[in-house]
Amino acid sequence: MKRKTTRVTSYDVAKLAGVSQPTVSRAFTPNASIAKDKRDRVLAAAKQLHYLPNSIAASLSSARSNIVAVIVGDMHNPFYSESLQAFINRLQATNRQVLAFTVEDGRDCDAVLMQALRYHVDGIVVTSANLSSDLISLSREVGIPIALFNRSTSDPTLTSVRCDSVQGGGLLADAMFAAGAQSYLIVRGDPQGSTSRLRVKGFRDALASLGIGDSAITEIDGGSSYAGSYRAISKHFDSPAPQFPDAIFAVNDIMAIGCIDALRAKFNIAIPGDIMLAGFDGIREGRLGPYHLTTVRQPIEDMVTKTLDLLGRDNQGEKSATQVNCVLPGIFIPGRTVPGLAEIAPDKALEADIESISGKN
Amino acid sequence: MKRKTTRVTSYDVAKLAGVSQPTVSRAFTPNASIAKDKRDRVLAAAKQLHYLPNSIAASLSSARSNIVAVIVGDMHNPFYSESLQAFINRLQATNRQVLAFTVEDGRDCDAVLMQALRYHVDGIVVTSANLSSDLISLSREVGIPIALFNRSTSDPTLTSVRCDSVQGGGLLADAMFAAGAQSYLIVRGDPQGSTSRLRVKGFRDALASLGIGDSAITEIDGGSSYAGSYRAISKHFDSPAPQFPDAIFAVNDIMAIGCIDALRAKFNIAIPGDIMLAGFDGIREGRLGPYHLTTVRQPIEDMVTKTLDLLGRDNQGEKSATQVNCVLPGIFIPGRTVPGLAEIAPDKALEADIESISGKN
DNA sequence: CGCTTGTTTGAATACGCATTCATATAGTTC
DNA sequence: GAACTATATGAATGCGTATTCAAACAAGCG
Repeated sequence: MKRKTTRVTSYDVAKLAGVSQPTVSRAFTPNASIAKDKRDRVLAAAKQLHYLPNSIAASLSSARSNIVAVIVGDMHNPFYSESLQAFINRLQATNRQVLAFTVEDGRDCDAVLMQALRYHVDGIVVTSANLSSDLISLSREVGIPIALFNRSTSDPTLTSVRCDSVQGGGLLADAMFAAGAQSYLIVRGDPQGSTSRLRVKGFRDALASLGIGDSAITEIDGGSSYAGSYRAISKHFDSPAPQFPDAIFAVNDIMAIGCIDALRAKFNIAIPGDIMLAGFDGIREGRLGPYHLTTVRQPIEDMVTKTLDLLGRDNQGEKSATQVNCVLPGIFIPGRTVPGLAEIAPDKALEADIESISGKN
Repeated sequence: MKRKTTRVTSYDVAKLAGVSQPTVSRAFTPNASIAKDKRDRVLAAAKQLHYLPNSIAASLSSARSNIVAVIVGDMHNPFYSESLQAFINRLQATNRQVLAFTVEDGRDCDAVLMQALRYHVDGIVVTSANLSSDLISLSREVGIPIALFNRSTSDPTLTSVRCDSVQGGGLLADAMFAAGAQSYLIVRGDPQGSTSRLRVKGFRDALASLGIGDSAITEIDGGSSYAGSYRAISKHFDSPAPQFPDAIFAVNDIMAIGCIDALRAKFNIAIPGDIMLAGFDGIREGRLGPYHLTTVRQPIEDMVTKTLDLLGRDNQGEKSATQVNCVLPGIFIPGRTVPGLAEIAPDKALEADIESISGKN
């Protein structure tokens, strides 16, 4: 006696309900051709036997798993855990499951991607990770669509969805210029990634068209993390004759927070009194009282919707050449790190901030 | 011609390698009985054909899916996204996958649990969610083990792993008493949950044995969220003659952060100058410069290890009555929200904090 | 009433691998 | 060299469902 728990199968239900196995299958399939009374009879029998359709078997048989793989890179950045959460919520609502993977920074995600392919998932979402062209062609070969999330792609045939970094960077440059900034310090992120590069480009382009010359702009490397930008800021202001800018642009919020903590703790610099500052992403942490960042929010919900849309479309068998590079505009979020932006109805704004940090009551 | 991508199966590989299909299967199974030269031949053929073993089929055939379902409740609390990340990392390292689910606060997770059962996952981890006894017995019936993470259980036959809330609460009471606090305000969490209740109990018990009477302790309801505790603090100090405590204990870090933001923004109260404060959990956000909470860290890594251990053990067929309620001690983390605790080697401590917030380069 | 159209149903089969089981081969021992 | 034991291999089968396909049946129509 190996296992006392012999699984209840559709055959058992069929026997009890006095129908055939395919009829049981149809009873659980919406829009299937089955008489109402039979369906009721089957469902009753299923309930009586505690029958649970085996999704694994269904996947094998139907070649659709209803599983989407989501590969997340830097889980230390709340932007990615917020994104993962959004994917889970959205897919759950449509009766699909999420197979979640993480990839250590820097390491490419080939091994993990391979795992996903083996499960014959319906699609793969890759956020913040590098994938080799070998894997891309392999995924094409086996017919599993891939979509990049918040990643522009070196391979333009790959479907991708991202926020408009150039436009977003421009919004922040405009805001800080309008607040009177004449000299700028840019804290860059991952030099490999397109995201940081494009945000900086948008920022600088906007400044250029406002008449700010390159000599008024300094760039330092912030490593795209809290710790990296904390150290970068420390090093910059510890140097013998540091450039002392009017404004700092950190290419993402978690870095902006690192900058603020360093400026306050080590140099006693007030934000925005001494230096104004802006981030990018719109993570919840950025709304916390001591920070309250001026930033550009990525429209995560819309990006998730669009991503799943494109993945699904690819599945429909419409020419697999339907790859699309979708770019959504960022949303300017005024905060107290740039003077003059958060003066309107502070109470109202505060309430909204509190709610955005945590919806729970 | 439906799909031009006919899948490559183990039979194709077998034919090319000049062996039988079971031999291909064995070539991909560690410790299988197969000659080295055959295995090499098979692997070569597999590579040539871009063969990917179909994990779905393997699951069906072997009745082991190598998938563990992780159900996460309140993803707004970073503790849970950190936990999810830990589970993903740990399982990935052992070649298992994570099927991730979320459950809206308050709603029970029966529907989601059902989904997991259908996939015949190897086990289910439930963090922060309520499950009905019906589902518990159903899971027993189909032989899929469930483990509760950071949840003590009303049903003592359920496997559970959690941090010692009573001990942890006691540590914090000791620390604040030692720092001179004579009157206390406790900001409670979810009244349904055992976690909040036990932390408060540990805190109060310790105070009692230190000679602090009930009259020196006030409790208010913080709703277990940032917004909830922000509002609770606001309401408390806005009342006509508020108790003005020496110390505040918020039952988790995200609530402690909410308290701090409210105290500073609305009442201009300094931490720890006017009031000292402590949280619980040890989330990364709590280490940020403006907060730097004194707290008790839950040993997430150890808890994850233990949880998976128990899930696996249950799988081994050892008496299914092997349920265990594992309680691990919390780790006291001194921070600047209690006076006198963070004075030693501030630079060293700061560096450690920075790294703990983000491990990236 | 004979015919067509449309809806239900069940028998048979495919999905792709892991696992038994029996057989064949190599390796040991006396 | 006979009698074993250990290891390798392939034929056959099972996992539990979805999906053909053809048969049965009801309904609509001239």
